[in-house]
Order: sequence, then structure tokens, then C-alpha cells
Amino acid sequence: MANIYDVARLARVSTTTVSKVLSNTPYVSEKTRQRVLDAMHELQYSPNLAARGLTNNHTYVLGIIIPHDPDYSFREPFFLEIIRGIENVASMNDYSVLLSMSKKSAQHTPYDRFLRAGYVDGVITVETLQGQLDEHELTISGVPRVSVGYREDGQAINSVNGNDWQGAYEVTKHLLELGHRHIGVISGPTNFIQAIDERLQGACAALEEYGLTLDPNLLAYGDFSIESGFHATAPLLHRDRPPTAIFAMNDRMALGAIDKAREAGLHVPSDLSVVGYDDIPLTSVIDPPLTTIRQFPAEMGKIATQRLLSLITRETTQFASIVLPIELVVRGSTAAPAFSKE
Amino acid sequence: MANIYDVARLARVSTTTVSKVLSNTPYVSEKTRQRVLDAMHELQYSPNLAARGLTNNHTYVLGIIIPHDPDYSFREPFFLEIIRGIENVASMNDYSVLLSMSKKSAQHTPYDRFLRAGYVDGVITVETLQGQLDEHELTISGVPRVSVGYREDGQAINSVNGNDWQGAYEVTKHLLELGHRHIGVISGPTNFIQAIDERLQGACAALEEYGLTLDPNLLAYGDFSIESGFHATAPLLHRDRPPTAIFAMNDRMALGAIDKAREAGLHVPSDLSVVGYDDIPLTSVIDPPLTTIRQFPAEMGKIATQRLLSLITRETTQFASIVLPIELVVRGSTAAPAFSKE
DNA sequence: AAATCGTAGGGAAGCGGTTCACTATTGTAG
DNA sequence: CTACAATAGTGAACCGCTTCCCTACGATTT
Repeated sequence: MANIYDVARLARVSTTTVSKVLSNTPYVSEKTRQRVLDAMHELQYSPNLAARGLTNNHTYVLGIIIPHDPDYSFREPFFLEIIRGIENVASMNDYSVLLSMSKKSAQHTPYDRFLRAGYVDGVITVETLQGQLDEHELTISGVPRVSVGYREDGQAINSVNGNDWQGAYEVTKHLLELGHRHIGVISGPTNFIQAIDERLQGACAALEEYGLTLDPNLLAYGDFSIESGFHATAPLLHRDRPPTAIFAMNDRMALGAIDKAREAGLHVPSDLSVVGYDDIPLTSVIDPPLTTIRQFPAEMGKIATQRLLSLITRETTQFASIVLPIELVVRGSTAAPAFSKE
Repeated sequence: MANIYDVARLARVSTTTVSKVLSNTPYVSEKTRQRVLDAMHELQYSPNLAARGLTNNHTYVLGIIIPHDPDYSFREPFFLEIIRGIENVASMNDYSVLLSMSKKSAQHTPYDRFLRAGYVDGVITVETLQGQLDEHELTISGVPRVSVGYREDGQAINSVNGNDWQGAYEVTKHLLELGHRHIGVISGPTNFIQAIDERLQGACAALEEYGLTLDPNLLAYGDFSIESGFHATAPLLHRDRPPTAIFAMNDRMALGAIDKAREAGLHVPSDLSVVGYDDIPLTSVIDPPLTTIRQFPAEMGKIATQRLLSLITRETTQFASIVLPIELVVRGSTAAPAFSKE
């Protein structure tokens, strides 16, 4: 691999001049610039990033930390979309993306490897469960950070999220407008990120508009898996006044709920409406096609990255939590309840 | 951030000694070693990777190149699993993982950014369509490389794949054993990686064992999307002797086929058996649950990474193409044909 | 004609490590 | 008691690049 000295020699200039050409510094004559450019081209020169990083404290690398428990696959396509969004914006800006999926508890953490070691100019953390991330390490490293999928309403963090409150609000309102008055909710694990709280509150807000409250008897918990949706549904169906609609906090659990309903001899949507969340790719082929909330994970990744880049260049220094709109997608799994007796 | 001089000063030794402790070089007394270790701990020292890379030509970074067309989402969970496998082994070995998803044609290619620039010690390429990868750049960069999902039967490349031949063979044999004699095949795009060819050949081999050949009239092509499966199925059903079973080369197309069959008033599996490939996560909740071939993408990623690491350390210099076993998963979408008249 | 300024380019230090070549100390064999 | 090897530790060059600080020189100003 050619280095800057080779280029300098071939162009008969000093390395300083080559460096100036590289960084578009003025005070290089057009003729010289051209000679240098030609030499770089001839030698297939590409500056060594390690060397550059050493002088610059600037590596042109962004880190993604996904504290992802291998056995707890939460909503993978979602992750991949986020990553794609990040990578897209990063590479547009000549940044590379370093990926880490280990948890806090893992032996070889990403924290040493790329926070302390000065390997990244900034990090994007993708949050799933609470407490998986070593916030302390992140903070002391002093590396700029943006979080995707986490919202701290204080001022202490930069984050990008879908509007969970709004999502749940719209789902619930949709069901209410269809005439449902007994709405079951299958929530995610309680140690989950704020998203779940937000969604619960959004649902409550919609219920309140109809003079209703969230019936604790109709609230169940799952862990986002299909099976958990299946199992959480059973008790709900055995209430004195069983729900005519179920809002599951992700699509998988909604699928489980549909399965259970079918097993119990209920027809979806005529006997029971079911709504999910996320709009995972296969949602549209499930029978019946699932009504759900679509989020825009690639967009979240993009916006998070743009924000991170502006933090790195110090265009921005303020903390902000950016909330992206969601979209209610009405499909075949919701309908008016069979007997709208109320 | 503390550097090696700070540590040396605190431990009252030279930087050479610190470096020796770091790399476990012998000829450092236990007492000194301990003092250095303590100093490192006290200062929260972590060696700067850029500096290390500069002297070493060794960055402890692996690149993943996925020439992934955003609009052509092929089998995402599969990718994510591969990445997870790679990341897992990499971080176990104190390597980090640099990710690139751009295509060859993209403006800011990963090739400059991390091949030429000396940013990675090795690359893993995840292949989807042919021709998306700049083989030339990869070769001239001289960086060790392992490919996942590509097989060159010459000696020129290191690769890790599922056994596509075997997969298709087992699917076909399964159908034949059930009594099917007219088997439709929905293949992937012809410019696809070898996998498709292998699968076709595997299917043919099984047919031959039963004295049959692949009927060109029963061969259709899709692009791996659900829709393409749907549309490819229609003409097959209108043949003089329509197939009693369809083997789709991925699960999505199989879903499309099931949809089409249902639309045509056929019951799956009694009127038409359908098999997919990949065993995507939702396969098991589709109604009927899909018979398919399970691959082990995380395993593929792991093995590819292990191989890459051994290429980097020059433990190995030989090319090899590693083929991993697959597994036939029989579920509800296949059954004996209604009239086994032959 | 001298002083000043803007432009073009170069010399060399320094970023944070690693490693080669070297010195000093101790232990052991002849 | 000397010679020599093994062990413990150091000094300084070097990796490739950026950047601060200089110098040179022609053009402009006074």
C-alpha cells in the first residue's frame, strides 16, 4: 500500500502539500494540486485511517451497541432496519460503522474495545431491555451518544423513538370507534424500556375519552414472543366479561393471541379483534391480515445518525429527544364487535 | 484518556515494559508486572487501537460487507443471525466488527473506506445476488476474506454455506416418499448465487432416484418475495397435469404459493403440499405450519469468522469451502396427495 | 526603492504505541 | 575467580499522517 511519502515523491512535493490537497486546504496552486491528484490516482493511494486517527483524535467510525440477548430475540427485522438506516447515513458521510451486540454482563465488552480505546467518534445505542447497557461506562468515556428506542424525559440524553404514546392511543381509539368497550391489553415485560409505559398511558388516554379506564382484569403480560401472546390470552378469555378486542404490544404476541382465539373457537375478527404493534414484514400475509402500528426503524436509524454526526462536529451540544410519527395500519384483524350491546 | 506514558510513569518503568506486560512478553519480573497492572487499572488504561494499528498493521477489526439492496430485502432475519454469529466469535477474540451494507455501485464504497485504508484485518462478505460485490477490489486489497453464502468450487475462495444440494434433495425426497409425482418448483432468480443451482440439482437427483426428471413445465421463477411466489404459482396450477406439491426456494415464496392455492380453492396440504426453505421465524405460526429446510445462519457466521481469524494469523493458508448441514423440518403443509393414482 | 502582504510550499514535531538493539544485573559452569 | 548465559529493563527509531511554524517570492502599497 502506498503511503503519503510515495505520493509526495512522485508528485515532487512535500507530504505537507499532499496533506493539504487531501484536506482541501487553500494555498495550493492548481498545477500542484493536479500533480498530486494524479500521483494519488496512479498509486491508488488511500490515506491510512489509523495514522489519521492518531493525529486527529478522529476515527471516522461510529459504534452501534445493541445489548442483544441471543436467546431473547425481540424484533429482529426492526434491528436490521435501524442498522441499515444508520449505515446509510454514516457511509454517506464517509463514516464507517462498528457493531457490537454484547450485553453488559458479557466477558469482552464493547466498552473497553471501542469506547476507551478511542476507536469511535460516537455511539448509537439500541435499547431493548433496561439495565443491559453500562450507562456508567458510556458516560465516563465522554463519547457523544444517541439512543434509539429509549426516552428519558429529562435532559440527560439524546434519543430517537417512535411515538409510543400516540401509537397506543390510535390503536385504542380505533377499537373504541369500532364499538369495543372491553379491550384487553397484552403488555410487554415491565422492566422494558419506557416504550411500554408510554403505550399503556396512550391506551389509557384514549379510554378516558370514552369515559373508560383500563380494567386491570384485562391487562396481561408477555415477553414479546408468540408463545407468551398465546398464553397471556387464555386467562383474558375466561373473564366474566371477556374482551371483544385485544391490543398486543407487538405483532408476535398478537399472532399468539390469534392462535389462542382460534383454539378457543373464536373467529377473528368477528368474535375477537386483535391489534399488534411494529408491522413486521409478514404481518400482511397472516390470516387475517393484522391491524397494527407501523414504525419506521430505518428512519429512526438515519435521524439518530444525523444527530450523532452533528454532536460530533459540535454543531449541536443540546440534548434532545426526537419522537417520530407512527402510522396506524388497519387490516382485517379488527372489526366491530358482534354484539354492540352497550 | 491515559496513555502508555502515564502508566509507565505511575509504575516507574519504561513504556517498553508496559508494552511487554500488555503483550505478555516474558522477561518481566512478577513484581514489576503487578505494579504495571495496578497502574493500568488505576488509570483505567486501555491502549489506543489506532496507535497500535499503526505499528502493527493489525487493527483487530473485521469487516462485514453485505451488498444489500435496500429495496430488495431478501431474508433479513437470516442476515441478522449471520451477523450475530460473526460478532459473537469476533468479540470473543477481542476483535471488533465493521459493517458495510452498500453495493458496488454505491457512491461511497466500503472498499476505499476500509479495505485500502487498512482499517480491517479481514473481511466477511455476505452474498446475495451475483455481481453486487467488487471482486477486483477485494482481491487487490490482499485482505483475507471469507464468503458466507457463496460457493466457488474452484480453489479461489474461502466460503461457508448451508448444504443447498442436500436441502433440496431432502425436500424433494420427502415429497416423493409421500407419494407425490408431480412436483412444481419455484426457483429463485437465475442470477442468484450458486445456491439456487445447487438446489435445482439436489431436487433433480432425488427425482432421478424415482426415475423422474424435473418437468420444465412445472418450473417457475420468483424473486424471493411473497408476491412473486403468489404469481409464479398461478400458471403451475393451470397445467394439464398440475403439481400436487410445490417446492418454493424460500419461505416467503412458499407463503405466496399457499395464498394462491387458497384463492384457487385448493386446500393445503390435502390438495397441494407446499415446502419452503430457510425456516424463517414466523414459519411455525403460519396456517398450516410450513414444512421447510432449516439453515443455521448464526453457525455459518461463527464458522466463517473462525476461519477468517485463522487466515489472519496464518494458521491456515489454504482455501476451503465449508458446507454446513441443514435440517428438514416437517410440519403441516405437506401430506400425501389426495389421489395417489400413480 | 523599501516595506508590506498574500500566496505557495517545506521542515519537523508529535499523536500513542511496538520493537530492535542495547545495557545491567544475577546465576552458574569451568 | 572469570566467562558467559539468562533475565530484567531501557532508549529511541519508526509506523503514516497532520499541523504549527517557517521561508521564499512576486505583487502591491507608500
